Amino acid sequence: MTRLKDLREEEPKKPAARWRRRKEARPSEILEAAMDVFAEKGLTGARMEDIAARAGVTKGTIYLYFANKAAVFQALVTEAIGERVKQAGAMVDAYEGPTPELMANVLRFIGAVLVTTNRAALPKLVIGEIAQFPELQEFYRRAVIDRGLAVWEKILKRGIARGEFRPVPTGHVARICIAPLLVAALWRTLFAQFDTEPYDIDGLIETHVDVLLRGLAADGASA
Amino acid sequence: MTRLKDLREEEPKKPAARWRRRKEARPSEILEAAMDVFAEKGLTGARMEDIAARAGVTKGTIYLYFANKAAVFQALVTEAIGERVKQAGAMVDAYEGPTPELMANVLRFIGAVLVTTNRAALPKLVIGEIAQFPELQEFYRRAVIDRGLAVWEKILKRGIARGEFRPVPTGHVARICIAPLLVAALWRTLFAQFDTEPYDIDGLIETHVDVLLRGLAADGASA
Amino acid sequence: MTRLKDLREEEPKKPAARWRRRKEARPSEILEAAMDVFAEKGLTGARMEDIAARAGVTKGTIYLYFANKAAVFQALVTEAIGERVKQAGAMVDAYEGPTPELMANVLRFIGAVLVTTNRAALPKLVIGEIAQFPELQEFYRRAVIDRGLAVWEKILKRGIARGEFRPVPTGHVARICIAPLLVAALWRTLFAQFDTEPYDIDGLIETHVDVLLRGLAADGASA
Amino acid sequence: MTRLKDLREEEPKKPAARWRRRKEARPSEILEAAMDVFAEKGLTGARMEDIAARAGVTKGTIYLYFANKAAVFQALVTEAIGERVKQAGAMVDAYEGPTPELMANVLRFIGAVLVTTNRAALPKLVIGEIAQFPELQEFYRRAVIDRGLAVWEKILKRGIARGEFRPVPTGHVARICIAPLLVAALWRTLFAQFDTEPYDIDGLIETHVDVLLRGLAADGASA
DNA sequence: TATGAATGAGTCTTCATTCAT
DNA sequence: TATGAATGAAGACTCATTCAT
Repeated sequence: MTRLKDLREEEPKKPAARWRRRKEARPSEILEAAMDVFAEKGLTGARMEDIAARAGVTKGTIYLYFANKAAVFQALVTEAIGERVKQAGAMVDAYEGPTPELMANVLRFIGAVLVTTNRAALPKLVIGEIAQFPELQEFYRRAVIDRGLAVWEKILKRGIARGEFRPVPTGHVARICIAPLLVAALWRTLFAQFDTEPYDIDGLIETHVDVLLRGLAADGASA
Repeated sequence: MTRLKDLREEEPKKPAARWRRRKEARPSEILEAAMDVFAEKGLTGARMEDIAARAGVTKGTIYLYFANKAAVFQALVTEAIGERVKQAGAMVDAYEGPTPELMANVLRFIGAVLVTTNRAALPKLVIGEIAQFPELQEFYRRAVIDRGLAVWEKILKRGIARGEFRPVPTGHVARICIAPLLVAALWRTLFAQFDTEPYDIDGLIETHVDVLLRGLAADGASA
Repeated sequence: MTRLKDLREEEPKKPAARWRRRKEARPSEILEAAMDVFAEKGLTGARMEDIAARAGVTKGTIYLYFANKAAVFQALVTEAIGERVKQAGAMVDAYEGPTPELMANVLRFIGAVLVTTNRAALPKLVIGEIAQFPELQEFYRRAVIDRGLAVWEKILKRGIARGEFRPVPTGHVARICIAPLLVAALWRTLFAQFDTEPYDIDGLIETHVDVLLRGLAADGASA
Repeated sequence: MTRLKDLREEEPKKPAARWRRRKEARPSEILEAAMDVFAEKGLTGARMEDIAARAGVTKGTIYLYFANKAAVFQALVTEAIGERVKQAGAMVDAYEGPTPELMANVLRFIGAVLVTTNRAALPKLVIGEIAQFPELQEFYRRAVIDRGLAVWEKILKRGIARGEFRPVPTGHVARICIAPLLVAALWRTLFAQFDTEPYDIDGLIETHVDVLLRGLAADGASA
């Protein structure tokens, strides 16, 4: 509580009343800012004040919308990934062409996201600091990892069923499909700054598509 | 700003007297303890006191051997990985059999390390927190990543030169070779606790060997 | 430093219009709510938002009627006690029966207030937190304590003058008269929750009346 | 963790190495300081930094000995009161003279403590802020209040048994015995500053002894 | 009048690092 | 060499108060 003696101190501040009512927009503005700051500094390294400043508000405002830093992170992950994975599953169900083509398309799409958006930083964040947030850890495992792998298994089983792929353990191969994407995301996040010319992520994806499809191809099939 | 060369400046000057075994052993005891604690709590989450306690010494003692927490981490990485990569390069040079076999052996060896040692936690550590230590970041890039990739490229070029592999962009493929190993390490570190039965890393490696070698095989070669 | 006279400067100027009942009622509604919340959480622990919520308004509204939290507290004390003490003095002046009876009646009346109203929490509040509000502290001393003691001294002097009480130092005895009431109020506020059956405050009062009147009785008088 | 960039900042501070090893003495030094600061500002108003400064250490040091502010308070109360009450009980058991004399002695002894030590501030502290520390509340009720009342009841029953006091409800009278002492402590803590000449606590005690013993005296007994 | 989004000063608490012993 | 008491900078979070609407 303000001590009485302070009541008259009325400093001559009030520089500019840049005061806005933004109840609707605030949460996503904050999450956007948080994504940037987390990407730069990591979960622990990011100060709430940094996030607030980047969002154009002050510390206290964040607490109007999120209970604490972990809650900001969880909302971020939920919004940024959980939703996408669900969509991806639907897309695969709707696809009608040959499976190798489908697989190549999905890989190229994810590759493009990694190259062009700041979402590429999420793997680093999740890998690095999720262990400190047990609830988030389980949530992430279920909502993102398991569901994402399920989509890949679905693709693989489709290819095997249609005689395009030889029989393989789909659980393992699903991870092998994703692995180079993870490497690409981490590369961009952690080591790209030391490359004189930017690492060619598209080239990595294309090579992955090439080697993987040839590795999976059924004997009679043409990669 | 502290340069890397300063980080271990306090390293024991190895005073002639060897009659006390502990002095010699201290640094690696501390690193061993640090590996455990870092694996559990992450770089930021690990308290110097935790490391000291696990090593059976007190906080102050660590500072006799390492300038600060970052120096402990750097020494750990240097010892745990840097050295291995150098050895691996030499092993590849000395190998005389067919390249697919060499590649399978290397993958299986790394896989075994991931399954059996606490070194599996290092990728998580490095990925999560290296960004906060710029010097360490560059060191790691040069000493571990670049050198590790070089070894893989050497293997790939050997296979191409011997007609066992078709021509592929070795830089990209090197990353593809490693990627599933990274996934395995992260899985064990981050998500294994939610599996009712442990994830079959050996199976992943074997599948990777199978798909990769078939994907790389020269047209006339047998995978 | 804010003077006391400023504390309610924002008090509604009672604009002629009376067609809106709420405006008139607001301040006392807020004080009623504040009494409850203060009783539960103490001055510092009570959040303006809690008070507002209990009063069915929002934070900002409170500041229309009271300059700050201290002003709310002061208004509360003024209304809840100051006024009563004045009335009590008048009652004593008007009384015509024997003094022991008067004294017993007053003690029983205060006892009943302590048992039945939430005013019993005021001593705890005042004792615990008044020190942080120097102006309030002096106000309370003058308006409540001194005037309350004066009433008791008046009673005692009346009894001595009428030969009902033996001569005693009335200043000290006035405090002795009140003391068990204070104990009762504090008991109910702080420790009652640990009693399996509620503490018998009426019994305390009756015992106090008994012991006190016998202790004060003039030699020839009948207690 | 200190960022690497900070490592060389080595400001030219280090004004004076007034560094002492005081493991033994620290806790009681801190409690002594805490008593003073709590007495002045209350539990909530007291900043850990204030306490540390008064004890001649820094904030962090307090946390070497106490888990948090509540723990400091609890230790203070335990040490300051709990122990005394136990001793008082033993003293009463050992007493052999007439009960009125015993009672007068105990009242005078407590009165002297209230007049001469800063322990007089404890009632204010406990009353004001104990409600925020439920564990402490129950502890205090059991260890101080109940045990203290038990001592007084023991005295009263002794007097009744010996025919010195008339039969009275000892539970109520025990509270009546203590009540003026509480008033004295609170007076000294809260309102004494407004008296031009200090309130005569000894006079209050003597008057209390006089009125109380006369009020309790058995018919044939001489007060 | 009333609202409630926004502010930001204030405080507890943690922990890497220092240094007298 | 080793200890561990002490330091103090740093950051999460709270909440009284303000003020555009």
